[in-house]
Amino acid sequence: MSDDISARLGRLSPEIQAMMGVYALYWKLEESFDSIETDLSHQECHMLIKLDAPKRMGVLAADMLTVPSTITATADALEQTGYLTRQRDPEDRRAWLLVLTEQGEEARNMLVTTAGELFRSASGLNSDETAEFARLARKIRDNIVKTGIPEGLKKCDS
Amino acid sequence: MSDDISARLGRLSPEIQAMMGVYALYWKLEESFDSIETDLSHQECHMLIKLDAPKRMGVLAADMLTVPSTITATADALEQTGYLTRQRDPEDRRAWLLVLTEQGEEARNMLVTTAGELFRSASGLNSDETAEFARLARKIRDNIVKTGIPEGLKKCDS
DNA sequence: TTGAATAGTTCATAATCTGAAGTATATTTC
DNA sequence: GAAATATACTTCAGATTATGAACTATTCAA
Repeated sequence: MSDDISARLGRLSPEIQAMMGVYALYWKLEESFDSIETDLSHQECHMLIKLDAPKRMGVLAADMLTVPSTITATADALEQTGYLTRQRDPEDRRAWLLVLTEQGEEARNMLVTTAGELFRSASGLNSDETAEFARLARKIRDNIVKTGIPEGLKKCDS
Repeated sequence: MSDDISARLGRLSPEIQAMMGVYALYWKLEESFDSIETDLSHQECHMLIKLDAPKRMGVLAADMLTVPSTITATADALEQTGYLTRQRDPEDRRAWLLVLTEQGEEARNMLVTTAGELFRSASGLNSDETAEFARLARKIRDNIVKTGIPEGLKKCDS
């Protein structure tokens, strides 16, 4: 079937092969997201998944590699539909902590579960391969977040 | 520094860890692309990289997991700026083959090289890890393309 | 206390993506 | 072999999304 594709990819550098895999997976996952959640945008899903604990908006911006105004818009949407609330950070009253409501927690659990299934079916990896891929992915993410987050934001992530 | 993040990620399922790594890498790479190529959009870069050989537009659409109209727009832009030409596929005169010009080949080589460097610096992986990550990424991509491309399109990929 | 830095918001703009309807060619059916 | 159907790509108008510059509120430093 796709032997031609595979054969030609074999000639490319590992980095490009890795990138093409990452792009294909990203695109496929984004496409799949459409089919499960009608009332949440992609960005809203991403934010929900990131909110495993209350976080400051600036931290989320760094974490999601986007700008504050995008976080504001997404948080507005999630707040209006009852998935989260804004609470002033007691340690710095300029900052907001985004805190999931019960409804938000439920939605997040569903999303995390569904996303896991999507990954499994999109990737086609067995559990050993998934574990190995996850290990490397975690390492990559650590490297990116480490080099991407401005110093001042890191302290408030927990 | 980001120990909190790492620690909490450790509690998530491998699938979610993998996804978060993939998303972080995708976002970071997209961000990095901005800094290297001023006269090409991201979609145009992606298409150039995919065009290691002449391909039909429908094949590209399937390959890039997008719709034909997007491919048309991107191909228009690349054709106008002299990076590729459209040639009728002799096997099916409804279809166009997108063929890189010399200028297109040069741009593609530059992109592939630069993208490799971007991956290396974004991921922070050593060459063994990169090879292993690439192996799994290739496997994932094969799975996605295999399940995502409509039967009728596959034949013309080579 | 004042000035500078930081956290988040607003809003207008721009870039992007899409899907439905259209054109041209190929294939199937009777 | 003519008509009907399917396929490959295009057009285009509208929807969605992302962004950055200017703004408010709070904190920090001198």
